[in-house]
Amino acid sequence: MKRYNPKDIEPKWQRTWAEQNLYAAIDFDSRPKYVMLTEFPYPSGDGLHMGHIREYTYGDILARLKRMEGNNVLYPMGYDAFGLPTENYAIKHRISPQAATERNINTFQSQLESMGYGIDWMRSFRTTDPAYYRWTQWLFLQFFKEGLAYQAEVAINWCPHCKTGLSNEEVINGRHERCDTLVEKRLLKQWLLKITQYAECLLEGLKHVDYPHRIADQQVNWIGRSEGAEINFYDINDEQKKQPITVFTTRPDTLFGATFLVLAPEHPLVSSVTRINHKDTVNAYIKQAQSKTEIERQSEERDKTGVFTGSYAVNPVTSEKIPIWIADYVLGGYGTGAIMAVPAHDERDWEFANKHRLPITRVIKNDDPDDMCTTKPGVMMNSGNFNGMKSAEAIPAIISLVEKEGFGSKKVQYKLRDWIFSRQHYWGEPIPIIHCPDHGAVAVPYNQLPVELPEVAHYEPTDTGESPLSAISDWVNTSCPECGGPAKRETDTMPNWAGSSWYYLRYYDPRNDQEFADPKKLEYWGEVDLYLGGMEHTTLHLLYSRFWHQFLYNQKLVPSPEPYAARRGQGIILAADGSKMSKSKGNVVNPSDIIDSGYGADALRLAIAFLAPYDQTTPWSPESVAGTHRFLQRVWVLTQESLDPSKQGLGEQALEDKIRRATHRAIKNVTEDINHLNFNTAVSALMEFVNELYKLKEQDHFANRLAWNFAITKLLQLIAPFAPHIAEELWSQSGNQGSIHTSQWPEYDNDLLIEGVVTVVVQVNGKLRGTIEVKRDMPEAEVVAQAKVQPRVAAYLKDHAINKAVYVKNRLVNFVLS
RNA sequence: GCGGAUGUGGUGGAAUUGGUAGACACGCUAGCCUUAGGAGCUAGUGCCCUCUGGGCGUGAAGGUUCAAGUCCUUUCAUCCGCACCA
Repeated sequence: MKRYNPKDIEPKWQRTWAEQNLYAAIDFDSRPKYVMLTEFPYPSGDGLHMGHIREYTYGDILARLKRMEGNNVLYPMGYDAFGLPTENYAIKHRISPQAATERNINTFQSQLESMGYGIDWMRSFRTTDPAYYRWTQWLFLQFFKEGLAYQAEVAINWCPHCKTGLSNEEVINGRHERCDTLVEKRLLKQWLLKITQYAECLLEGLKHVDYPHRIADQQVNWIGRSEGAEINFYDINDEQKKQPITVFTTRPDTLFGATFLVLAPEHPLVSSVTRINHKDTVNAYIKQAQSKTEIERQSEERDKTGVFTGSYAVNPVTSEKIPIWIADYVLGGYGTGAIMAVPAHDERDWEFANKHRLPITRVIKNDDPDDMCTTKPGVMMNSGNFNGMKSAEAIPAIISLVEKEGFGSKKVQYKLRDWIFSRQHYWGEPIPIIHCPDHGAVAVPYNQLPVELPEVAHYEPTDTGESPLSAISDWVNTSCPECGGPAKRETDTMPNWAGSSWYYLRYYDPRNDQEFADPKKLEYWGEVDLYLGGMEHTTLHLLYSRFWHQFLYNQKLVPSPEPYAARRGQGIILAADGSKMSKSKGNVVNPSDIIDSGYGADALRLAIAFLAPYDQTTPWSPESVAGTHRFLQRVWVLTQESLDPSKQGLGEQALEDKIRRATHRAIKNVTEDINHLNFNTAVSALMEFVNELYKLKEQDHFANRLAWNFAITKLLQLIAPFAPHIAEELWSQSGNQGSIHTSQWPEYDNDLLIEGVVTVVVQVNGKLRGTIEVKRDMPEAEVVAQAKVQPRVAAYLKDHAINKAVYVKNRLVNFVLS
């Protein structure tokens, strides 16, 4: 009998599966399709980490189950290879980003293969391949054609370390999420995608997909929809009402309490509103505000600084003269960059008014004391005709007044900003635009796509905010597609979120050089059935790709409005001590080391599955692989013993029933658990099954041949999604034809699960005093009678009358004593 | 501040959804066995006690119930996301 040694079997089966192309997804196959998508990796220089392994192992388990259940499964993999980390890696190692990418992908590929994932490698691609980014560029031009890609001079988040602009989503606490450098503001001409136009769509779409609350709520939060009104105020000297100062408010009901206006320092009207004798203080304030980084603004504990402009506006409903102030607690980028301040009903305005001794008018009466700021609803006061009205009713009432009088309108406002789509870097998709002095920004004609990234000697980013591409004059200088005159190429590249915004669609038709994908194939594969990924991409990749997809749907380029029917996010694996794994701490666990150490990929896969609920952040325990390896050995030994030809014959019927029942129970538990993504309890169900089989073996010695064949066959099939190599090996050793992974998933018979005898718990006053074994469905009176004579129970009943006996069928008797 | 979670043995985690708390593992203890290994097997392992029995026990405090890890109220702690968003 051969010993279980993963090194003998894992590489062998990996080769065999590849030769057979076992995991190929077949276009237009008549079986039901199932698209199991996991986020494709960014091929960094460090190789796969445990987070990847967790994600892809879960994906593989599900894909294998769905395949065995008779689906045409697409479980694909690619590489998201453009972006800063590779560029930085290349600079550090003095190689080209192309070479760095090649090197890193090779590492990733061999690591993924060593895990035995059932991936359709024929469909793999990388985003940096011109044959792929040709279509990323083509899709960008669709946005451009529709006016959803535009250029604007914007104050952007600039990372001085990476020397590039960043999107809002990439800035975390004022720092670049990748390198942790403090982000500065810079004014640069940038490409933007008008994601704000899809704010409502993106919210609406969430109602029709199966996302965890946590993720959906986060997106809703990020989009930040609020309803209110825009109201125009006018400078007291602007009698012609030429120059409105528009504010946004969610509380039109407090309009009568607006006692001053505040403009953000960036507000375009600041200089025109500021009086001569206030210019110096205002300018000084603005300068100071501009020099602050986000972090500094936050670290000042929200101290409400501000300066008076010397001007006054008129409150349109009270006709009162109210001062106009400038303060950085008003954000330039949200709403109109100006607010009406209602200190009695907004805590920030309250704080500001108190600090700068500005008037406060209470307009809503409620439980809160009159001399305090209150944001709660109540009854209107100091509000003219609206007095006595409920504040909730006053909101629409005042909006209609404002609309009637023509100084404002109802308005829905979003926190979401347009997506800054330019990066001043080499290693990205060139933006396929040509700038002509006469025709402005012109799309590169489709037949000239892809605009290939030229090979260059220097790809280090520049300090000027210009892409390194701008130095390559024979690439930059070209002719205008409109007029043929001299023109220049756009030198900014796309962010690394570009290629990942549509990659799943390319798996449906990866080699197409006529279209980004054949519409018939898009129709066949449809929505991704399940998308597994990290929680950290909720407001980046996940939101961006939904935006792209919704746009493509509106362009009739894809058949469904949402890309992913269901989304789940796996938890993070921490180091054994509960801290985050990081290179600097030196506590990173390398999955390849675990495989190479002799435990093998199967044990590692099982350990990952067994670790914790899939969505839970949890520490890695190195010993767990030893445990799952031990389990696989037990499976190996049990199967080998059962194959021994000397063991044959017929055994006791009672034992045969037990073997069969245990098998059906295992099938039920494992099937249900995987379908609910309860991988950890699925593994424990497998372990219980094996433990049970070992006990039965002691009694039966494989005498019930048919039952044992049945049990072992099903056991191997149930293990197959988790530990595909050992399952395939033992399947083959058992004389089965074909791969276990294309065999039909076992089914269970519910009737066979039911045992004739049940254990009934007996309680006295709610406390457990004993158990009795009774026939299933025995009449209540008989069970209670039997429970009363249970020796320990009887002792309690002796001196007391029974008030009540609670009976739960086949489960429990509780005697309540007086 | 807003939004989302999570608190169960020494550890990772189970618990049929209100019905035997701690499944399954890791670790540990004792014993057995062996071509001494990263083995294997058997037994034990929530805490406490006057130990063939009994008491206590799911972050804390109340409550509902014959019965609560599970439901309700209050509270504490930790983690994640957003954050002067008018």
